[in-house]
Order: sequence, then structure tokens, then C-alpha cells
Amino acid sequence: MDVVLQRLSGRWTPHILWALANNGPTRFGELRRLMPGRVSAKSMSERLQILEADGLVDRRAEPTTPPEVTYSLTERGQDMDEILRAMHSVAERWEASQGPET
Amino acid sequence: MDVVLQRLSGRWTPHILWALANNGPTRFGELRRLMPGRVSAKSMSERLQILEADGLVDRRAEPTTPPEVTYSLTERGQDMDEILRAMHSVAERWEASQGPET
DNA sequence: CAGAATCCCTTGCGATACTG
DNA sequence: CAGTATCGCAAGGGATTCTG
Repeated sequence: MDVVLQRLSGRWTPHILWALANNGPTRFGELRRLMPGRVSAKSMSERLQILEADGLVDRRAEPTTPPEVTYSLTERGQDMDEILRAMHSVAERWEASQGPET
Repeated sequence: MDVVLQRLSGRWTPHILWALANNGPTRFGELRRLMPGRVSAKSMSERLQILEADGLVDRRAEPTTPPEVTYSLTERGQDMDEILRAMHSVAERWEASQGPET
């Protein structure tokens, strides 16, 4: 379980996986804009590299100018969807039946 | 979703909730021993206070000497079980079909 | 557009020592 | 037993600046 936790660690990691799961292959900038809140390009880039190294995300760069880099979920990355959906489910339930502050 | 993520944050948080879900009310020391790896008493205590403040965990202290403090899941804490089980499920699948390094 | 390079700051956590 | 008090460190991430 620790290994799963570790791969999900990082402020934006779950959001990134969630966005890719729901939007399919997405470009860097767009992915960044899909995040709820401000993410620095640095954090985004770093995290995506880690996710790629972890085998959860696939990176495909078109060698054009300007560059067009698209990220997508690997099979292993899609495994996470089960967890993300559970989170989303809980989140919606909490939001619905009362507005849990903070 | 962010609120759920935030409540699950912390190195030991998911493990704590998971342990409480599977073992029922558990005393401080025992809970600490159930963690996979070394946890300082400080971290454990801090995190439990946060979990209590977040309304996920209930703390019941028997005013004896030596003290006997028991932690358990609140209803809201049990909501997390859905997520934890998903994590556990993925963890087992990964562990079974190959030994994902790291 | 998609980063890489710096700089800096906050947070989380462990180790250790102490207490009612 | 179940904490609290201190100290110190490393990781994560934001802001900013620069580039092919």
C-alpha cells in the first residue's frame, strides 16, 4: 500500500491523474490549466517527470515549433482511477450532505 | 476533492485510518506499532490530533494511571474506507502481477 | 509552448529528552 | 502509557527569469 501512496504523493498528483482520466491525452499547458488552483510550471513539469518515471503517465512530444507535448495515462496509470473515483465519490457525498468546512 | 485529499495527507494518515478500520478501536501504542515502519510518537500524536479535529477519528481517554487512550473511526472516518480499500486493491494487484520496484 | 535554472520558504517528520 | 517540548533537516513547491 505504501508504494501506491508514494506514487500518489505530491500536491497535484491525484488531480493530474484525474484530469487525464477524464479528458484523455492532454497537452502540458491545458493540463496545467485544468488544475484547481495555481500550479507553477516547475512543479507541474517535475511531477510529470516523476509520473512518467513511475510508469503512470506517457509523454509524447511532437518536435515542432512551438513544441507540442501531450500526456496520457498508461495502463498502470489507469489503475489509479479506481482510487480517484472513490475519492471523488466521497468528495461529492461530503459536499452534498453538508458543506464540511475547511 | 481537494478537501478529501487534504484530510488524507500526511505520511501515516492513510495507514492510521486503515488500521482503525480493520482493527476497530485501538490504543495509542498499539496503533503506533501497527504502522508499517517507524513512526515517532510526536508524529503519531500530532496526526491523531489533526484527524480528531477533522472529525475522522474519535479519542477516548480513560483517566487512569497509566493512561489508556483509545482511538476509533467516526462515521466520517469510515467514509474513507472506500478510498482505502481501493488503494489496497490496487496495491495487491500490483504486488501480485509483478513486483513493481521502488 | 514547454520547459530548465535559481532562489527561498514552509511543512512534515524523525530523534531525543522529559513528564504525569 | 501517552503524550509534550526542542531541535534540526530534507523535500516539495511557488515565484521569477530565461530559452529553443
